[in-house]
Amino acid sequence: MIKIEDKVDVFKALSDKNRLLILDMLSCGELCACNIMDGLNLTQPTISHHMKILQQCDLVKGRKEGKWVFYSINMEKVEQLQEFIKQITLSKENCICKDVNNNCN
Amino acid sequence: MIKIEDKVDVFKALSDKNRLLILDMLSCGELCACNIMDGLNLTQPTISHHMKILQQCDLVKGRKEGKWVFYSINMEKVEQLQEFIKQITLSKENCICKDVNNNCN
DNA sequence: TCTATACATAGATGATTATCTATCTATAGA
DNA sequence: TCTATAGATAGATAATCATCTATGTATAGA
Repeated sequence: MIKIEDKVDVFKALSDKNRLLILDMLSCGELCACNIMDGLNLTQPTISHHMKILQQCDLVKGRKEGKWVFYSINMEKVEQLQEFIKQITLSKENCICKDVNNNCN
Repeated sequence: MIKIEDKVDVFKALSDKNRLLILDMLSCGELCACNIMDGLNLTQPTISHHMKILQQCDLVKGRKEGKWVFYSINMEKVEQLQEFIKQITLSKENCICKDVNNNCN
């Protein structure tokens, strides 16, 4: 059962250039926040804020190890997103449009 | 050549529950704004605003016919989006992470 | 136990956004 | 030509957001 609010949160997480760059960085493997900070021209609290948003919608996982937190992409969530985009854009039986009056007057 | 700002705009367009519902409605075929208004509990100017955002990022096409504008999903843009999500999340040669220091200290 | 480092939290600020009401433009039909 | 309808635009407002500085917490090493 799809909760559309959850999908909105995922798209919101992706609606920021810096967060897209962070995902790109993580695509080759896990990185800690300090590595991400090196690649982006942002302060440490701003990076922390972005990582929180990416984690809250489950697109990114965090693994604490000593002082560091290692971040990685949650590919399962990415695949769910791709599936959702397909579902919402391709024609199907149970879509909202069925309840909508299709005749202009 | 991918412009990341354009992708941000597409994700922003998808970051709203009502716009996701509009896409769902359009998935079975084109509809005019008044049909969309019937399906959502929003005023006409608000629908107009959402349609503008969906059109500006090219996710939706508009076709004027007399008094009406018929809207439909631009599937080419949807496929480009799917491709971009793959590109940004899957490991590849030329990603930003290559320029990032990967050793914590 | 002290210090340095990695990261999170709190609070402030300026920008953006979703929505509304009011109004305008364009078109179809009487 | 008048009227009704479809949709766009303008302007206002309350909410959300990205970013910053300041500060707090936890951990590693001397």
